[in-house]
Amino acid sequence: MTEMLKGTLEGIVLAILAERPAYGYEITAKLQELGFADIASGTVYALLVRVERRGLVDIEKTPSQLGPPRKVYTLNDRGVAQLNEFWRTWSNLSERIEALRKR
Amino acid sequence: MTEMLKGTLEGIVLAILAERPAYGYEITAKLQELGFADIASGTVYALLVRVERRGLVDIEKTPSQLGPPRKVYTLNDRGVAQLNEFWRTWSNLSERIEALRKR
DNA sequence: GTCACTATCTGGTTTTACTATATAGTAGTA
DNA sequence: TACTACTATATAGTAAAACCAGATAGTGAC
Repeated sequence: MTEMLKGTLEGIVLAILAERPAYGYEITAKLQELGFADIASGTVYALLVRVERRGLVDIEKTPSQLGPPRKVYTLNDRGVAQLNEFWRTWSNLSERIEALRKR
Repeated sequence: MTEMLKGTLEGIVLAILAERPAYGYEITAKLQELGFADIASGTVYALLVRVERRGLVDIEKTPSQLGPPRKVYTLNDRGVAQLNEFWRTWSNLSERIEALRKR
């Protein structure tokens, strides 16, 4: 599945953040729980740096009782717009592939 | 959509070949017709080289009345197996993403 | 003191799509 | 003849995004 995630993983993470703010380690665990194979934590952190640079999320650093401080990511307006765009693109691709399967 | 195709374009092309043998130029036109955005012909030829190297297709060179000879690709047994594997992976990913959308 | 769990980050690699361009055959047309 | 357009394949170099492996660090249990 891993190669197929390219281009969709970002949308998946944004969708997770749309439910509630979260930090990297938490998102990695969530992806696992949702069944998205074994996504390397390094991949998630790199992705978060990218979406931050593009201004799709706001960040707040909060202390943790269990380890180093967490960087909590919150989806902002631009992030919501990007997520909507993702769903449009996904629907489009998904429909065309399903159409192909049914031939 | 283009970034999202990574990892799926190969499966899409294999699915097209499963209907009937085809050559590169034809496949590029077919993708366009099926609505898969503007996929550069160079991308298709590179992909065909890859699937050929992996032994998923058989090749026959046939003359054309309209230009240079065509390289007609036919899906073989290994290609069919790979296509089935693609559909399994796609269904899995697709279902998980739809589940995420419905939350 | 070591191990396990929590937590983030970085460097180098691989895969795959993109752009741009080269090469060539056929046919119409100025 | 030269040009344009369509058919047809191929390749070199670039970019994006996921991978692996490991560094760094804090907390708590044994």
